[in-house]
Amino acid sequence: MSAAALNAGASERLIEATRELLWERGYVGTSPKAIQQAAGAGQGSMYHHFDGKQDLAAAAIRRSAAELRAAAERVLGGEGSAYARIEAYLLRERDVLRGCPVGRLTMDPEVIGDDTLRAPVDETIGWLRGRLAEIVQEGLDGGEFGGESGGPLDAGELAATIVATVQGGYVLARASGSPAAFDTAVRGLLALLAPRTAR
Amino acid sequence: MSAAALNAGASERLIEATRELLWERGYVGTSPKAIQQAAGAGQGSMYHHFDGKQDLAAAAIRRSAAELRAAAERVLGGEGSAYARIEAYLLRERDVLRGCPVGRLTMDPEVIGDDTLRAPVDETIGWLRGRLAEIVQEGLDGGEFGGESGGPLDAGELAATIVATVQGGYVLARASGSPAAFDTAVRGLLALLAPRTAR
DNA sequence: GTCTATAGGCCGATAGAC
DNA sequence: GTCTATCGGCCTATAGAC
Repeated sequence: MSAAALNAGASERLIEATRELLWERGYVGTSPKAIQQAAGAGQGSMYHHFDGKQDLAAAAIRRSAAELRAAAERVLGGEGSAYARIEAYLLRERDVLRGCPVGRLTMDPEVIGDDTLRAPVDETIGWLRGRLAEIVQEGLDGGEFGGESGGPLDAGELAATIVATVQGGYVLARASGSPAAFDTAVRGLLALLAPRTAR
Repeated sequence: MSAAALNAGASERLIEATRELLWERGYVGTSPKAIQQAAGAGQGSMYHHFDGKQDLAAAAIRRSAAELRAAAERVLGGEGSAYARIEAYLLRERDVLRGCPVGRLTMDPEVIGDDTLRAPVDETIGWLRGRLAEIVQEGLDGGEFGGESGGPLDAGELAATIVATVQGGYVLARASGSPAAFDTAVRGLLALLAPRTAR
């Protein structure tokens, strides 16, 4: 838990503890009891502040979604060419072996089966795809990506490929037990995207 | 469960039921009781054939791994150019919204934390990356992928990108609730890989 | 707000009869 | 091989005192 959360109110500590457990173990693998212990809060406290596990998880997921979005925008909204910003996004520091706190939840049947829990996940991934598509389109307009060969590149498609490579990179890394696999996949994508002049 | 499994012995039915439950709910979300009910087998039967949940899961994972490998090889070992075979692999029919029965397990902390359970997952993804790298190398040698521009494309990196796009494509699809997102990511990758002559 | 007590049911496993 | 009985413990709440 963050240093701030340790001195915060019980509600705040419960949300932070839930965020971490959801990230590590998913919704199915996270019990109220485990949350309470991690948050240093009793059962009564948890059920006073939240309606139950689902309600607390919804609050935690919404916060993780907002945080992912803010972190991505810090990089994507920066300076430089479209390629440079996408490169910065792909190469930004990540706790690779932990995976994506939002994407991870898509493998959980009880998240995907519950509209309240799935909505923030869907919106976050959707926003990221859209934001990347804008930037890719800038690059295409400026002839950055294969413009020289006049290929049929589509901004929405490339944005989906970028997000998928990141999400799948986590899978490769966790399978092998090493962050290197994530980096390898990202380097492959960057090589394909690299401005023709750089090849 | 498959039609064959329904008429098979209890051991066989238990493995098949476990495979399906692991695919849908992961290791943490799958209980012996649920397996027994799905397999139509009692507790005594399950504990007679297997040492417990972990042992049964190991058998199920090994089988899913072998099956994934065989399915991939059927496409990758086919006819055609390197690009054509990779395209066939990416476009092959998949139950997209179910995700990957092997890759899915990487998000499960109890699978990743157990060498017996993780090994077949790691080996399968590793094999797939290697197999794809061989084919990509063929394509690079034949000037199929951007060879014309003499870029620094690496077969191992591109293979990782291909596997990551597939694994991440499942995440996008499940987040949005539609297989279309998977196809979009794949089309983006294929456009980047497309022989220069085709652009 | 937080505590303790209580609830009915499932968890993963073991024992022993048949 | 499969069955039923039993186990201690956790699951997700709910109730009511403080």
